[in-house]
Amino acid sequence: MLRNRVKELRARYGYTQSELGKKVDVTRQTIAFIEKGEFSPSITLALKLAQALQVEVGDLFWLEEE
Amino acid sequence: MLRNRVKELRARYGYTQSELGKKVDVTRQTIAFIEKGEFSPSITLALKLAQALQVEVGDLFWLEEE
DNA sequence: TTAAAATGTTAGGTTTATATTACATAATGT
DNA sequence: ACATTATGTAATATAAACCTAACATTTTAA
Repeated sequence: MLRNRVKELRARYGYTQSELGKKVDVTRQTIAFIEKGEFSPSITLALKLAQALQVEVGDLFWLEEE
Repeated sequence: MLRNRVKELRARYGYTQSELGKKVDVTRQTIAFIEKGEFSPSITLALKLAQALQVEVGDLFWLEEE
């Protein structure tokens, strides 16, 4: 199962979903879906998010058992 | 632009495209497409590939200018 | 306390990842 | 040389990512 820390890190930077979406070229709905864990974004988007949130991709998204 | 080292690392381990595909649950064609850089896989698949090739996901896929 | 901004969520549409099947060529082993 | 295995590549199909638009609710700020 795919897990992520997008919501937590976005909050840490005080970004809104719209702001973060703008930084990585997706809509705020896409950010919302990712935060809810509703789908697995492309590695391209994951890399952009990691860059925007200043963390390694592997620390932003990871696979868990179950 | 998205770049990756899948082909290089797969060769290092002596895996065929089919073998690697089996390890990460995709077909050999999907591996071939990724090696050719024809599309951006999901972060889930990217994480599985990184695990199979024993490298950090950020060292397997990265964004370059242009 | 009211307006604005942010978030939750849903529906329908487009694009892209991935599967399946297939055939051709290249490489490997006997 | 022949058979097998690996790779390149293409067509069509399906599933999933992502978009646009919309409306409701929650949070923030004046």
